[in-house]
Amino acid sequence: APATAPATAPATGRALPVQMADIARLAGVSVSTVSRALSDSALVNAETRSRVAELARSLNYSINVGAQNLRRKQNNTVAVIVPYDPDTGQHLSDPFFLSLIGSLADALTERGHDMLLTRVDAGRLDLAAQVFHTGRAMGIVLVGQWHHHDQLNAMALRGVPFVVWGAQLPQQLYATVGSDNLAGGRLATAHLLAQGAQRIAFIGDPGLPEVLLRHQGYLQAHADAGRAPDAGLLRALPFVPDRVGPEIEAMRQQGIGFDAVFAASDLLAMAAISALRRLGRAVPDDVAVVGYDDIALAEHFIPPLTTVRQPIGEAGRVLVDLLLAQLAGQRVASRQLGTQLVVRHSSVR
Amino acid sequence: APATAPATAPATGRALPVQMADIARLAGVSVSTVSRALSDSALVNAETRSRVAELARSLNYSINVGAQNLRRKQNNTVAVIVPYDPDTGQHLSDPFFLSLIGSLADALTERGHDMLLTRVDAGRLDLAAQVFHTGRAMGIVLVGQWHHHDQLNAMALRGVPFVVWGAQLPQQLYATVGSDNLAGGRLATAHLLAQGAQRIAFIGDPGLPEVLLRHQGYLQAHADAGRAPDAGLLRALPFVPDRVGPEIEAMRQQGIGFDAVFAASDLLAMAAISALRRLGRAVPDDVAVVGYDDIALAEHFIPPLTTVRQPIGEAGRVLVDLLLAQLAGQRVASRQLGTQLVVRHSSVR
DNA sequence: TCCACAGTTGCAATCGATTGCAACTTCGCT
DNA sequence: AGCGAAGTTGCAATCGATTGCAACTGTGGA
Repeated sequence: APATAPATAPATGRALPVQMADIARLAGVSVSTVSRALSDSALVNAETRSRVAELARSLNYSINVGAQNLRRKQNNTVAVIVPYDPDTGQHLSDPFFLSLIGSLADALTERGHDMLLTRVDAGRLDLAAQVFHTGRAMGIVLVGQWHHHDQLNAMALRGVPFVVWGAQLPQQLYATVGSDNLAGGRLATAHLLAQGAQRIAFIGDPGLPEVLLRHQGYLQAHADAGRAPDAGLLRALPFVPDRVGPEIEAMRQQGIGFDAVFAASDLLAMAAISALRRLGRAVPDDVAVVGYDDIALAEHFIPPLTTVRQPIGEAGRVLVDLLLAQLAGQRVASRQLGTQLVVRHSSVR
Repeated sequence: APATAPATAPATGRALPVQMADIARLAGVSVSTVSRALSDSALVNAETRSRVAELARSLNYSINVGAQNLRRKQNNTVAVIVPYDPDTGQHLSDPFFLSLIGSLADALTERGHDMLLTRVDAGRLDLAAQVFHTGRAMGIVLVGQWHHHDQLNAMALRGVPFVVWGAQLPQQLYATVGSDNLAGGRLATAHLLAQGAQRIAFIGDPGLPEVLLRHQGYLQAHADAGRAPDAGLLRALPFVPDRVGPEIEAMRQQGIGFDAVFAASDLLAMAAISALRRLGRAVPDDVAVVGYDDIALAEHFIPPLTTVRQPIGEAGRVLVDLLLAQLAGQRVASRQLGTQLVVRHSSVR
């Protein structure tokens, strides 16, 4: 063999990643030309371009996105961040949020973006910005604002591009997308009152902005009907089902009666129906129940669940569109999605 | 002002990203030293190190992960890929798969990895490898193997590190994690037979390896009891609920009677119960029903659903552990997770 | 006094791409 | 023959980090 080193690397181990330099060597051109050819630049001869393209294909070449991003100072990854409550539900399990993630995955895939799914401690929402500052994502979709309006405002001031699934609040420096929680709460409650309900229990934690608005809707509907609900009917529970049964049991022991339930999520509503059933109370005959979300299972539940629909598919698309618009430099306003009462059987006597 | 240009960049627009060079300038050291200081190298003087660290903190510096990965030829992102069937369910919505994604997100977060969520056409599973070849992920977790055993074997041969949630098949060159589908199908069916069921309908698509095994378990249980089920009781349906109602209707019109149902997923089981209810058949009194998965809602369903539990939380952890072991160079074997029949009310007369 | 050596630090190459600019070829036109 | 313009190509700098190696400082021992 001649003194020159072999041009191809020795077949050491497994698949050695092929890169532009390899193609360049084999095609007898420079790396610059390969780069241009693969990006369809008019600066390279048509014949050269197709030769390089052909070679790249036959070598099964794929570009190194990291290097490309570094040089271009770009990035087409969007981070979807789901806060977790360190106290209660450590795990990601609420069907509504999971569906929303699915919807975001679909919307992002459609637009050709990568989706980075991350979880952060809800008490440190500001940490969410890390994923942006470290350059892993171009922007952030935050699923749930929790109690930390202020931290989000701070992030917005620091120029982090993000949108939030949640409630629209006063003095808000960031864009949110959410259903019209006030209207939703009102619709659901008005419906129950129209069905003749006298005492409607409210299950959900009004410490969360979205739930607070739903509860305000609940109060408004009562006011509209010239009524004022008993304060004992408000049962503050987080979005996890396992405390619903005990809570309903507790109400019985406290002698707090009710003939209807408005739950802040379908999961809570289903847990409530299940608990009521166990206590021998029929739904809807003894207790009418309305949920919130309209998850896929709501219509297959028994009895089929009356609920306030949040348009999950649309939610993902709108969140992504808003984020992209913001990244394109536009000033974007918050959006409230239409809210709709889906009357099924759980509330109709 | 003197002729030297100002050291700090003009405050042009928003947050200009601070990088190592900035810290180096302000600290009066070289970039190398900053890099070493921030990675706690013993090569830098303790005083220098803390000075640099302090400066970095006060400037709110975060390292550029892309550049770091490029230089180190590393990456701590794991891609979770969910195939979609271009024919049926375009969207990501089955509660079991969504829960599995949640479980993976938790397991990966625990171990300090980023999670990239991607969808690919189930007909082109080999495209999943792109995310690896482009350097966006160090390895892949594939959720569902579909019909494409062969494509997966090809990927394994090409050295792509991945693990699959699914069934263990003969001649398999890649590692899978899944529940013991054969045993699960057998358990469920044996339970129904023990309850006195005479004709058990099977709902699910045996074209999918996992479902095929569950159906074989169903056949085995029959054989164990000295029976052979009518072929008309096998109803091949994909994992989407909307065709269940029509199918059950069709069975009635075809005069195919049954007194029990074994569905390949809880979602299908719930849809079946709901449809039966609509046709005036009581569950479990007229028809006993068993599902598969044990999703969170199964116990709150009415009647509470008897089902075969797949340990979702464990699934995420095991998938991640297997992938990491493989990345560490170990040869890893497939794992079957324990499967357990959870008897609730939907199957007990 | 001289030297070996440990402790710090910076220079410069490198990771795998992109891109401004200069250089070269070819061609047409005067 | 000479010149400019158009068409191709490569050189080298660059993105933001890491790291081998050389260089420098101060120390103690011979």
